[in-house]
Amino acid sequence: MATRNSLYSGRIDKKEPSALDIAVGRIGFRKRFGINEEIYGANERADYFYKVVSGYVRSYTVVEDGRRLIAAFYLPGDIFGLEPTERHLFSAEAIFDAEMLVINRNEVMQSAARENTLARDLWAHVANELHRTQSHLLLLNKSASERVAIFLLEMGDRTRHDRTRHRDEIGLPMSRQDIADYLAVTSETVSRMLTKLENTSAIALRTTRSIVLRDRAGLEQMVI
Amino acid sequence: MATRNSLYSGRIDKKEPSALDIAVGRIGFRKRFGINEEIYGANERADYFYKVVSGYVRSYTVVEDGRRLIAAFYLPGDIFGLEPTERHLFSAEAIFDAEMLVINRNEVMQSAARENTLARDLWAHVANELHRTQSHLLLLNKSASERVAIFLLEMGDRTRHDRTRHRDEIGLPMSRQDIADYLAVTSETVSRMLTKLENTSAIALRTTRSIVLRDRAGLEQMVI
DNA sequence: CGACCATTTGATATGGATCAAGCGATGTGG
DNA sequence: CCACATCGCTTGATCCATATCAAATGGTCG
Repeated sequence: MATRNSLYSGRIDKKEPSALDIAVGRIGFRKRFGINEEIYGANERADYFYKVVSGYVRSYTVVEDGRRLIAAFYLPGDIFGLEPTERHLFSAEAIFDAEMLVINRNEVMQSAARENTLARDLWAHVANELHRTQSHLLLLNKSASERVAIFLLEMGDRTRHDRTRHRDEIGLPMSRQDIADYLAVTSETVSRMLTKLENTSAIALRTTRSIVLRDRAGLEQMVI
Repeated sequence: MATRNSLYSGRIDKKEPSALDIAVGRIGFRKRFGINEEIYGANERADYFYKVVSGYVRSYTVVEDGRRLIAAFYLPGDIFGLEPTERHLFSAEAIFDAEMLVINRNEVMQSAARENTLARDLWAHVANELHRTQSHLLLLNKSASERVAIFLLEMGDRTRHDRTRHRDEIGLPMSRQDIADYLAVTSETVSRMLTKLENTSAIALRTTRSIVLRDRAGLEQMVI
């Protein structure tokens, strides 16, 4: 009953490289993608999956009426596109110039048949994706200001490790429109909610792409 | 690019029982649940999972502000609660008196370590849950009337096999409020959209719990 | 039959979308 | 190095879909 699944941090504390990380490092080869370049398209065969070396990725689908829904952002270190289905459900693009490790799925699956820890890691990865998607579902049940607050906290958590100095300053690699399509609101609404949060001193907008969480507790309060 | 993931049928055509079905039949024991009885709660250890023998199940979470989000309905034959995570994320209740097969997860996992087809089935099951959840995400990006239409088509598909006579008459086991919490709208809105669909002759409301899809093509049109 | 709860229908309120204009940052060519 | 064009972001005004509040109707079970 005491539901505790409101926020998705997206980062499982990893002390040491997992069997999946090792397999990916062994099997994968590097490939660069330019800004807005497609990594794979929806409905393509999911023969390969990816690990972000540098840059950022958005996974999305364009609905029939033209609207776009971003299902996830992937940050350096994240693995994505590892679908248990035959084909990719979503498309993926580089948000900026980015570098990926490209991994052949079958190779990994064959290794997993022999290596139990790897099989367990694959299972855990899908579990994680499922968890992420379920959190996204909960997000879409909230008001616009809550969605923005949740998004900021999520990004803060996921980028915490590469911030040594100011732990509450987060760099947003994506545009307002990207954020809007992730939160299923308009970019105008994202803007308004950000200024509203700034007016209540919950955050500070250093530049458009750099935001300081001034009152993390207050933000967490509003998403409960 | 040609995104084809708008609708989720929830039913993989199964010619013969899968390895998972067989394992479940071997390991599981039967248990009855009364109306609205909790099968498991969010945050409980996910040591067991379930297969619906008869009756219907809702999987849901209650958000902090009291609203409820139903993540899925499970029908006879469906397996649910097989989380790759340590603990259940959602709660599950019987919608009516229902009978379940209760399966010990570890037992199945151990079998899967020896039996490749079973391991593949487990993987496929999680894939299916992920797919279902992603479809639900897309659903929440639509207008209220589209959501209702999608829901009706989905229920029509999922119950097709146990309708011999009128293939377009569907029995809804759940209340309007349940439907509303699944579609993330109010029950009033569900009512209104149903009467709207009836007025346009897309459906007929035989009774509140029995709906006839009179113009399936028209419904599919409006959800594209 | 009567009580109770679910459902439908109606009236009003409101959060966010839409339409539109201003502003700011970034880059380009003179 | 500056004028200017461009694109993304913010702010403002209005509109609309759905929520909310409220009442009427219907269905179910004692």
